[in-house]
Amino acid sequence: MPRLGRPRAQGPSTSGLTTEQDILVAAARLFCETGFGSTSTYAIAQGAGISQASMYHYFTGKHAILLALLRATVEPSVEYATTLAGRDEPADVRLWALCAYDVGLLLSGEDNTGSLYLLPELGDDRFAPFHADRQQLYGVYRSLVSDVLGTDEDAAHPQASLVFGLVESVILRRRTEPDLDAADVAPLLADAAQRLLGVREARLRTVRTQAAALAAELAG
Amino acid sequence: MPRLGRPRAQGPSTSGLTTEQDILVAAARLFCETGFGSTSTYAIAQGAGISQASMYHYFTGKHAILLALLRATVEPSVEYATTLAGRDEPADVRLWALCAYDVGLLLSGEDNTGSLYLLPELGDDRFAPFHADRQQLYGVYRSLVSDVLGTDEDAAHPQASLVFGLVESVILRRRTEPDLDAADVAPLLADAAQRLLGVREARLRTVRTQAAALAAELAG
DNA sequence: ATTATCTATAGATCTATAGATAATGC
DNA sequence: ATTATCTATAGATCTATAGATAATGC
Repeated sequence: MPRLGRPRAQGPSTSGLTTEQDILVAAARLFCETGFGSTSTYAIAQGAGISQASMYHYFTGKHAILLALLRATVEPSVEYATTLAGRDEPADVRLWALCAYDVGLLLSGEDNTGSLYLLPELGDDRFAPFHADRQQLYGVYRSLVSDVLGTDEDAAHPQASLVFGLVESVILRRRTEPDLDAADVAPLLADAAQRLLGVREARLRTVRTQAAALAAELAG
Repeated sequence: MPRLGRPRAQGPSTSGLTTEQDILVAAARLFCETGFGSTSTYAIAQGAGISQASMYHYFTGKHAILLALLRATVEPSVEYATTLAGRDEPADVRLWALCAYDVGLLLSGEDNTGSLYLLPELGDDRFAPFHADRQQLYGVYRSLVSDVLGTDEDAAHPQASLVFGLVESVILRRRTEPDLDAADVAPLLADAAQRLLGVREARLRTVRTQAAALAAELAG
């Protein structure tokens, strides 16, 4: 909350956030609910409590905002996945933890920010850095799945894609069920991913317990 | 191909389609690749080979086009699902066939028309008829899943959502892998859906064979 | 006469820039 | 002096309508 500069015409921010954050928050909501092309810079500025022109003090345009949002959304997942990739728990346990963590993230927050991944405008080259981040995340999924299946990474791709897709399917589901509880859905989905890969019920019980312990350790 | 009316300035349609279809085809491509809000009526008309104003002879605006596309995309699924709902093969067999059919549809056609489901603009009330169609399709999934699990329909919802989401996850996957082969992916995904629900490998082998026969009967 | 198209355009946005202004900091 | 904001606006674009036109049909 900088005290410098001309005060806002609408009165000061009530959010306690910086102006840059106000812009990101407003844009996230609008991009998720209305779409990228259907959201004007004017609407974003209004949501942030500033004039349309003031937005350009912080961002060069709408893409710059969306790119920042995308990277911020995927970054915690990549970080968590990278940590898991370096652990020595069994692969099924780590995969369970990763699925549950990602579902938790996708179901957290006021807005369904994961739905930014679904925007068709992401085909634009300017979003390449985000796709690289997401590809890195997928790489960890594939690596864990290949360990679970006992195949090499290339052979694991078809199943790994299914698991990755299953996790991300909560984005679309959240649109029709806005009040989904991550605490319910995350373990159910992580279980489903294991079953999909052929993990047996007896083993799954162990995986679940160990994964919970692992998650607690990484969170604490 | 009506012969009436003033000829097109750009020369006659080379597609062999009606003008209404030319518009739908052009719009489908643009909405999928560029987004709804990011696509102008001018761009659609240009893609269809007519002037911007001529579009209004067929549609009242962009939403009318999108709504038509959405309903046309979901309609074959609803029809197939409704047929399956009335058959007396075992539920797991019918579910396998439905999953494989829907994956096949989602991976068919020049454009990834399933990705129209992902547009944030679909929150607009004007698309309610599409959501009703899609809800009907989901109802069949849930009914089949509840039969497979031996639970009532409400209790089946969490797992049914996972299966439905798994099927639709091919939409997003197709964005990064444009050349996915439905003949490969559909059976793999239908298998995965069964495993996810706890169907055993021995049973799955039977299901797969019977579902293939059922699909052949419905196609022929 | 009917139809499908066209050209032209009014009015509504929307983006991005220029330049002014109202604070604090030194 | 520096900074964050503002107001104003040029120019681009976009939507939707009005009215003309070039075919066929009767």
